[in-house]
Amino acid sequence: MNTLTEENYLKALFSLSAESGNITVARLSKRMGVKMPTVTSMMKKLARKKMVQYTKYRPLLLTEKGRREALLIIRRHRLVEMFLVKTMNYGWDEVHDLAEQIEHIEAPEFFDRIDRLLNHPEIDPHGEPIPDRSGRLAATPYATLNGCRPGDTVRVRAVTDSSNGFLQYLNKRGLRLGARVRVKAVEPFDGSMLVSYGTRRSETLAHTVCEKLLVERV
Amino acid sequence: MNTLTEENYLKALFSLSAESGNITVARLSKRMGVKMPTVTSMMKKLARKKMVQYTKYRPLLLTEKGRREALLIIRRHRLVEMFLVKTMNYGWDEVHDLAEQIEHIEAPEFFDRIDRLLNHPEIDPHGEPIPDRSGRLAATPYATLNGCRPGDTVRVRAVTDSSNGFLQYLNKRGLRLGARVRVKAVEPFDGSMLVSYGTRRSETLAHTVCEKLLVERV
DNA sequence: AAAAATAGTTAGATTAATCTAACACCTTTC
DNA sequence: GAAAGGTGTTAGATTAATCTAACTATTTTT
Repeated sequence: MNTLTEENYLKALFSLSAESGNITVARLSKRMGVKMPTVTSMMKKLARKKMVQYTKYRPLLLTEKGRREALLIIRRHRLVEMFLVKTMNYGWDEVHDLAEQIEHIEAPEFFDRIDRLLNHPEIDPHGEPIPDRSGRLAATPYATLNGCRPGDTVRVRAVTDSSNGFLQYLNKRGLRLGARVRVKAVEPFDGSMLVSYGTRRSETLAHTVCEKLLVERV
Repeated sequence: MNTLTEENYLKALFSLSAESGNITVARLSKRMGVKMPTVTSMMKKLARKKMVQYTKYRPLLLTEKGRREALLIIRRHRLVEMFLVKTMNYGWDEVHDLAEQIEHIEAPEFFDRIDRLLNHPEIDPHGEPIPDRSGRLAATPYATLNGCRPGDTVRVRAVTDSSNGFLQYLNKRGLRLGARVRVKAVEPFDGSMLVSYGTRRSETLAHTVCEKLLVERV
């Protein structure tokens, strides 16, 4: 139905819509690693397909249809990541790019089979919820770590960035899903946090790291 | 290195080279489902890449390099088929088309991991040998059933066609790898064979079926 | 060996996804 | 409130893979 490239634009549009601010041509072109004219012409194409609401010079908007498409791609991505980790013994920091390729396979039953094999998992290896077959996504009930204050104790429930680099950083610091983290101090200047968890008595986490950690208050 | 399309041409060239006769533009275009001019231009492209030896109006030839490339694609295809059957419980008649997509994933470690997980399998679910990592292919020591004569007893060791249709036909008739087949008669007119195997006392197999069954004399 | 049939090539067009160059529209700043 | 600077669009080119139409080479048939 959609080309691989269209699917990637839909995913990028969806992920930008989850971030703050308008979705602009400039932001999307940066995210996709293409020039702005490329984005303009793709938006016209996706508008023809009723996936995107496009008006010249206006912010980009996913339609309900486009949003559902995006969620179905994300479903496949997350199911595949879970499969790679659970069945093929990959580390959570190794699966993103591979899943990004496998998610575009044209064989719906393949993903249904993974779903069945894994017993209908609700989250992926990074703690993110897996949309259901009709594209419905459970709301994440967690807040980011950077909203916490000194003295708070939380448990890490998910990460919002599953790139190799970030996850390898967490691995190196022994931070896993489920870790119990205590906030010791917050540096007001740069928003970095001094925390303790597991055997680590005192680690500093940069603001950019804290905002990618979804936690549950304990 | 090669595009998906180029990979598919290489596979088709290899499989035609295993059949009888010259590889002609017409045969390749039919196999690929494209028109002849498309083949001509692709051959020029593959010739530039030293994968094919191309001379106007002459039969097409894979170079050593092209042959090795093709075998590496076939390796990935067969490893994936085995994985789908062994790990994901697919039937041998369901994996061909899916493997055809997965084989093009750009992640060499993925296929190495499948290889390791399956303990370095030597054959795929259809009995065909899996080329090694450097593109070496074990010779198949089996003959086709249609070379057998009345009175011969053989065991089915592989099939040379792994399309859904053919394998579903075999399933319906209860013919599996390893089946012990006795040739009762050969019809000289159309080359069909009257055989018995398992609980089937008398089945007729068309010539086109017999030539796709690789058997071992018992 | 000439004609007919088949096989193969060339030329030129098309679609998808991309680019650069040039121009147009907004928004912010002085 | 006009200019500057960034944002966005249009126009036109490029590459990959495909097509059709027209032409050429080879092979087969009579």
